[in-house]
Amino acid sequence: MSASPARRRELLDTAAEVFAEQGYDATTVRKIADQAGMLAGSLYYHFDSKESMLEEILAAFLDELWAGYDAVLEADLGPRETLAALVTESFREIDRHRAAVAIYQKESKHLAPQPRFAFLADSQQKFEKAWLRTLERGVEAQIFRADLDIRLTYRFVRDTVWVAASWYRPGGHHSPEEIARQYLSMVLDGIATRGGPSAD
Amino acid sequence: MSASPARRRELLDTAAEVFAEQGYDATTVRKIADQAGMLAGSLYYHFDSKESMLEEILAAFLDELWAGYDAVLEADLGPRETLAALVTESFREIDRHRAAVAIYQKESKHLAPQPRFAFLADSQQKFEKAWLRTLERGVEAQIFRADLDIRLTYRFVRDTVWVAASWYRPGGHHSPEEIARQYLSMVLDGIATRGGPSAD
Amino acid sequence: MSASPARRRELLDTAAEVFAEQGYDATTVRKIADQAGMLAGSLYYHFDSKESMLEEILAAFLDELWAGYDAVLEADLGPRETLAALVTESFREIDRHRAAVAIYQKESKHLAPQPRFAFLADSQQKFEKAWLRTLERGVEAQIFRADLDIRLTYRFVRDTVWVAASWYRPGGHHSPEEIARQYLSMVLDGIATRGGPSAD
Amino acid sequence: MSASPARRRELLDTAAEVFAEQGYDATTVRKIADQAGMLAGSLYYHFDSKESMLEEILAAFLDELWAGYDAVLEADLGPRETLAALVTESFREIDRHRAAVAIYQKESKHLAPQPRFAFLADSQQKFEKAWLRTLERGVEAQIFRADLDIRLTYRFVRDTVWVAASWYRPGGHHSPEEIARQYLSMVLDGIATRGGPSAD
DNA sequence: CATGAATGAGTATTCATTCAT
DNA sequence: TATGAATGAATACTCATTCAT
Repeated sequence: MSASPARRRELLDTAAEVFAEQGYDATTVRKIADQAGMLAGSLYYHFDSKESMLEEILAAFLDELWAGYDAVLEADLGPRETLAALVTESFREIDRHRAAVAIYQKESKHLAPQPRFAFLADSQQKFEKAWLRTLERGVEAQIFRADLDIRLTYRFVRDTVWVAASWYRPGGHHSPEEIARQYLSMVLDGIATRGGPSAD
Repeated sequence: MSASPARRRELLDTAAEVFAEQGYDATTVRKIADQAGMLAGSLYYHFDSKESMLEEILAAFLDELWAGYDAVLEADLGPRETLAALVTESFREIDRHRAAVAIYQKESKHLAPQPRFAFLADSQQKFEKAWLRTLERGVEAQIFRADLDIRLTYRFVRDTVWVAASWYRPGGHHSPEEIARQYLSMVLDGIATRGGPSAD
Repeated sequence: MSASPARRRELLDTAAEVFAEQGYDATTVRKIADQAGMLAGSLYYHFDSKESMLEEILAAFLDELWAGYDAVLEADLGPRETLAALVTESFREIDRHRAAVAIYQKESKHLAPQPRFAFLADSQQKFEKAWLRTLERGVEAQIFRADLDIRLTYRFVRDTVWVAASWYRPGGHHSPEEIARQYLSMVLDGIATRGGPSAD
Repeated sequence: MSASPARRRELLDTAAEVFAEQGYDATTVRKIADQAGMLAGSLYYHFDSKESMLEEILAAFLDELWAGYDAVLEADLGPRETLAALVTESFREIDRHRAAVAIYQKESKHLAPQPRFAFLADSQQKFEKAWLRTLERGVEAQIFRADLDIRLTYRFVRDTVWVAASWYRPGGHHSPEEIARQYLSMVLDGIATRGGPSAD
């Protein structure tokens, strides 16, 4: 157990790619090993189990994500700028760790209840709190509309952002910042033309 | 192999619930049978295979969905009304077949390439075409903003709607029509207050 | 249990046909039922088990076979005539009960040890005794060659006859008597021309 | 999937023995594994499936058989010598690969239609052609009797030889060459004494 | 007599994991 | 560090059989 951290990361990246593409359950240890050019059993020199690979992938991703988020939240920006910064940060993370994000999206719901993955539930709570607070501050400041259900709005914004991981391909037409800009534009101002008839 | 349609539906509903909660791959035939109060092998009196249950669940869902969609599309409404009707129809479907929708969301991507599930890919294409056309019509009529990437907008609206299946619970505070109304309001007009500073 | 003997025979004939074509193990009760135009469970009104069908088929066949054989053996014919009559009788049986013969050929070896199928082993012993005695009488009377291993000869004649069940189709070019005649000609006089060089 | 050829052969020999004794269908993978002193699942390290074991056993047998046959057929012997050599070669093969031959006898008929086992049908055709041609040459040369149905004679000789695999036990009283000699003597010259009354 | 629905024991196969080399 | 070979538990599926209707 242990070995060079460099090799570990390499193997984890490989594993993440396969997990993302095929789903965790559907991914066999052999597929990962094949991709890494070794035999299935050999992975167990580097890792305790398939599950521990998953854990390490998700934990590393969330660590990095929160480094970014915390920086934003501690910057004491206004609600609108906070929202913009959080969304942009999210798209940057999708750009850098698409595989991990995709895994997170697909698997976190059924992993969270397990003690081993408690950190997922923790993160989710922190995440929700930060978003709700930002939205509430925005409503108070009359920057966000007051007539919207705030929890519904939270889910709307959250899903809107993260689901992008399922189709986003790094190196495509749009940079993450560009996509973030467009998303924000839609989320903030809607897709209808201004001055058109308001919804219902 | 065929058996009474009533019992079949009962069992399919049970199966859909389990598939939705645990994921198709992670669902064992025994779990479904347990839930249905019978032994695993007994399911095979009613169905050919686990996969055929999945197929039947998804096909029935899409049939019903398209009945609703086609009615909307053939009604020749304006772009804004079409969009509203499609979204409302979608939330109604989520309300009626939450399990099937959740399964569709999670599994359709990796199922679609299989010949057996070709109807998923067909549906996806039809779906995309209907949405893109509606958005294009809206832009032409200056009802939707012209400065947005139309494919990005399509994904935005699509994801925004369907991801709701992952958290929606029928019989909760909001009726599907109420949720649809709020979603539409956000999508069309944004979450920012009118007259506020536009996004960057 | 019981029912009309006519229906029983019908069902047994159907079963025999399927057993012969697919092998006993590979034959499912459902295939027999399908062929008979009923459901698998319904067969159990007529028979105790799949195995009891097999038993009844084989027992009926052997009963009839031995009726013929016993008549021949009690007729006190000369060895050559006895051999001819036994072979002819065998081909007639193949003609009448091809399916049963084919089953017997394929399955009797591994069935014989089971107590339920002891009658197969009995029959085989009686069969061997009758043939060996006929061959011995023929050697004594200088009708059959004395330089041949008698057990080998027995197997040779026995196999030569019964294996025909694997390819014989009733209603073909040759009547069973005609095939018997040709087989006897080969067995008795060989396929080489008389006066040719003898086999080394 | 591949693994050491030595272990493979060992396991295939074990499997062939069990297949021959119990029949392919009636043989469970567990029986083979038991015989080999391992667990059922472990066999799948060496082989893809139970069927692939069967295929490998039969293919190896036919390869070796045809090596021998081709040598005989290319030697341009007279018809009688060709027949003698083919029969002798066959008994040698039965001696060396009794299990494979027994499997071939019992299973080839229902395997041959499957694409995977097309090589069985190919072999059977080649086999038939070689034998028919040898018999025809013999009739032309007046070495074999002209009054026999040649296809019937082919079946007679073919069955006569191969059925021996069902009772032959290597290391018994007779060497394969000795058995071949006796069989040939019966097939060529018959079991009746010369000068006796010919079979009507 | 036959059906419809189920049982329960078994079957081939998969796969994460282990461990001596 | 990695391999080759195995374990053992689980998985989808099959099938003879039962039985209330």
